[in-house]
Amino acid sequence: MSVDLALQPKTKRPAGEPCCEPVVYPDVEREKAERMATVAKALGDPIRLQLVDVLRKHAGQVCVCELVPLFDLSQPTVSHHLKVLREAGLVGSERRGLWAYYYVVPGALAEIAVWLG
Amino acid sequence: MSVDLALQPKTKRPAGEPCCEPVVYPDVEREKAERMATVAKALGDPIRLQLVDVLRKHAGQVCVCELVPLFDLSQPTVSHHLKVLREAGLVGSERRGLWAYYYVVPGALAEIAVWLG
DNA sequence: CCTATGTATTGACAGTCGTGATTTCAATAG
DNA sequence: CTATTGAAATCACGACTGTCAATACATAGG
Repeated sequence: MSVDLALQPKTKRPAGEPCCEPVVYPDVEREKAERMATVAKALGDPIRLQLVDVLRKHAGQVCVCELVPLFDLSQPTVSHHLKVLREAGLVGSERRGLWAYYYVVPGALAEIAVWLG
Repeated sequence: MSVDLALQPKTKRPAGEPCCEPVVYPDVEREKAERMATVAKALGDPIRLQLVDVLRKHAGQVCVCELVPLFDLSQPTVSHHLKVLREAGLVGSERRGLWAYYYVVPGALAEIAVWLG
């Protein structure tokens, strides 16, 4: 796995001088990076990623009691993962009687999807 | 923030019976979910996400000594983040003399990008 | 009211993560 | 060779994560 490198030949620096010219770095990226990292972090668990996958395919149609048996995890653990997704802004929930229905927040994945693509 | 829900009316289950019909779940998703979660997890830190961003824009052109001053972090910490990215398969490195040049592995982001998009 | 059911929260625990100080390795210049 | 520089590894430590058991909360039925 090789990539074409356009390498400037470099020599040992003369002791005391900075190693290299600092790459210009747009500070405006920071907030965006933090937002996207929050989303990525929430997706950084296979369970949560599968939860999002299921919710995207069955938005508002599956209650938590249907999600639990999919993962061989306890109900509190699934509830915890849903909470993590909710706090990251990826999902929302509606309650209908005893049951809670989750859905992926529209557009929540858009920014990072664009950046990745 | 509301989503159109197609809810089947549900009634309290008759005690002893399973809550709901289990949603069919393709087991083939599991490995894919784990691969994508690994990538997402590696991107789940603002520093690493920005590292990837810089490397995508300057592949093979920036040495580690140029990356360090961008983040107000110690050199070992930046090196650590690069190692995390390397172990997740997101980046590779080439060494030219004293300097190490990193690049984003082509295609490493493709799978999750497609899934997100 | 009381009871049962679905969901959320709390407490506890082992494991992992992000960071820096220090050390070690690698490679160049003299 | 020695000295110096860039990069990686090691060690340590506080903070956070994923999990479950137990508990609490919310709602519906009787």
